[in-house]
Amino acid sequence: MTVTDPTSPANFIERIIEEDLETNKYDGRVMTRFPPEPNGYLHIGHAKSICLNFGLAETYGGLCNLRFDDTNPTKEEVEYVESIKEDVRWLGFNWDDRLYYASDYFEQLHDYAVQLIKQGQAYVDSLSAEEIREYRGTLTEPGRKSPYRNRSVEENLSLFQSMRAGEFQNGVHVLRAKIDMASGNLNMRDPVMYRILHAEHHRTGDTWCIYPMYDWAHGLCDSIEKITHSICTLEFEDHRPLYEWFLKELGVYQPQQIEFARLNLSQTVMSKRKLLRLVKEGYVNGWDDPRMPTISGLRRRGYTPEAIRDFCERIGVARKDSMVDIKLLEWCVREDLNRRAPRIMGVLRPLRVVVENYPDDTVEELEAINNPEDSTMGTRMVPFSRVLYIERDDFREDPPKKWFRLAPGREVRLRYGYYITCVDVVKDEKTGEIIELRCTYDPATKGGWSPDGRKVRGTLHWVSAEHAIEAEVRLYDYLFIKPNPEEVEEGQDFISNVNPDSLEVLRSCSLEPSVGNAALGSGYQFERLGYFCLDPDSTGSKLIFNRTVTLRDTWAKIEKKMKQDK
RNA sequence: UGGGGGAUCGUCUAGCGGUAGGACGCAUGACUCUGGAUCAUGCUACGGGGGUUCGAAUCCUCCUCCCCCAGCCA
Repeated sequence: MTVTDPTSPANFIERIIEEDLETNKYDGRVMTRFPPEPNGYLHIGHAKSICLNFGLAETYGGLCNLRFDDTNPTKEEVEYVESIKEDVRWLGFNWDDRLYYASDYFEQLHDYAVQLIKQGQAYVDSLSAEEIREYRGTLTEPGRKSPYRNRSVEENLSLFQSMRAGEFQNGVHVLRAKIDMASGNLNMRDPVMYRILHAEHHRTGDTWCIYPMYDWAHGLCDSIEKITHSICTLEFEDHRPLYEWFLKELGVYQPQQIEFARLNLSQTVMSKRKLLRLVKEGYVNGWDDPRMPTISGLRRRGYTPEAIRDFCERIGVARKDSMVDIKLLEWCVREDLNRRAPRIMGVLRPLRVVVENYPDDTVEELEAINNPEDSTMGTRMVPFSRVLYIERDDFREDPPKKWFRLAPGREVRLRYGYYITCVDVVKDEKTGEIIELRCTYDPATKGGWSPDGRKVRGTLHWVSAEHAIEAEVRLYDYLFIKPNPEEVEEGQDFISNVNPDSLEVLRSCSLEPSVGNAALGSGYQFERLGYFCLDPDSTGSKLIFNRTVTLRDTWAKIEKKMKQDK
C-alpha cells in the first residue's frame, strides 16, 4: 500500500493492453494512432492524447501512426497539417514513415461502401437534411424509416455510382447504413456514410465529390492500419457500437475503441470553436499568442516539450470528467526550467541608484553563477559601476513589517555585488515620484560577502545602467478571471470572463549585457522574477521577452496575508 | 420519462475483499547571496441508504447528482 509497484499499469488503458498482451489478442502487437482533423491548431488537450498514444506504443514496444482525419474538405487546410506535424514533432514524438491521411483510403472506403450496399446494408437516401433530422426521431421517441430505405441493391448501386460521378448537387442524396431506426442510440438510426460535397480537397483535389463521414471512415482507417487500440475521448462512447457494427458486417480486422476523459484546464478554454473566437474577436493576437493553451502558444510562451510531457504524465488518464488546476502545468515548467535555464539579472521596472562613494570612472566585472542547480553551466561576468538600476518593487520609502529589501537607511546585498545602504531618496518636485536613490557601498563586501559576517536579509538583482540592454518584456496572466470560464451569469458566455489584464507590456526593461546573444525560444531565469524567453517579434535592435511563469513568490504571499489580517 | 458513461482530500489520481496512498495546491517551520531551489511537518476525501462478509472505496441493491448523444462536423 505504501510502495507503488513500478511495473504496474499506470491507468486503465495500460491495464487493458497488458491483458491483451497476455491473452495474445493481437499477436502481441500494440499499434495506436493520433488522428487529428486538420481544421485548427493543436492544444494542450491534444498533447494529452499525443502523449498517451505515442507513449503507449513506446512502453509496449509498439508503434503509433500520425493520421490526418481529413474527411471534410470544407473545413480542412494544408496550413493546419503543417502546424500539426510541427507540434507533434516539437513535443518529441516520431511517426517515422507512418504519416497517413484518411483521404489515402478514399478508394478503399468507397469499395467497402459498395460491398455494404451489395449486402443490402446500405442505401441511398433522397430525403433532405431537414427530413432526415425529422425522421431520426428524438431522444425519447424512435425514428421512422425513410421511404427510400427499400430501394433495390441495383438501384442503390447505380445511384451511388452517379453520386460519385458528380451527377447530383450537394445534399440531394446521401448513402446511409441500414441499421435500426428505433435504436435508443441515435448513432445507430441509419447513420449517414457519405454526403455529396462539391469541394476541393487539400490532398485529393477534385477527384471526389462524395466524402465519407467520421463514423464510416474512422473505424475503417483503424482497421486498414491494423490499429490494436483506438483511443478517443468520452463523447465517442456512443459511437462504439457503430464502429464495431461497420467492421463486423464488413468482416474486416477489428481494433478496439477505448475512450478516456479529455483534458480540461482551469483558467482557460479548450474547444477549437472557442479558441477560434478568441482569435477572431481579437482577445488574443493569433493562435500562437502566449496566453493561448495551444501548443504553439505554449511554445512561444516558453514552455518546454519536457514540461508538457511531464504534465501529461502527472494528470493521469481516467474516464471521469475533470478539470486540472493550471497550477500543476506551471509547476511542471518551473520544475524543468529550474534545472536547465541559465540565470541572468534583469530589471523590469528600473529605479536609478547612484552609489555615491563608488568611483565614476570604474567598471568592475563580477563573477556570477549561471545555474546554482547545475555547476557545469559555469559562471559569467557582469559589470558593476556607479550608476545602477534596481527593481522599483525592491524599494519602499515606508517599509512594512518583514520587509527585507531596500528602504531609507537600510542595507541590502546586490547579488554577486556589494552591500549598499540607502542614504537619500530623490523625488520629482512636482509629482513626488521617486526618481533616484542615493546609496553608499561597503568596499569590503565585494562579491556579496562581508568580512565581519553581519547579516543582510535582502538580496536584490540589479544591472549597471551604462551596460544594460534595453528590452521589452511581456507579462502574461490567466486569460480568464475564473477557474472555470464557463461559469457565467444567465445570458452571458465565456467571453464575459476574459481577463482584461492578461497582458502587460513593459517597454523599458534593463537586462544584463550577457543576454545580447539570446537564442529564440530558449528560456532564462531572470533572478527573483521568473522564467522568460525571447519572443520571435524581436528584431536585431529590439529584444522582446515573454514571461513564461513567475517564480514562487513568498513575499507576495506574506504581503497578501498581512493585508487580509488587517 | 430513450441510450451511453461517471462519482475517492481544494484539484488530479492510486486502490481491484484486509489500516485509503501519491502529486499539485494550501499552511507552518528549517535552510539559503534568488523571500528562488531544497528539506521537514501538517491538511475535515471514499455521493447517500440498505445488504453480503470476520472484514467493503472495492461485491449486490435501491437512490441522488453530474457528463455525453437528436450534424449531410469530428
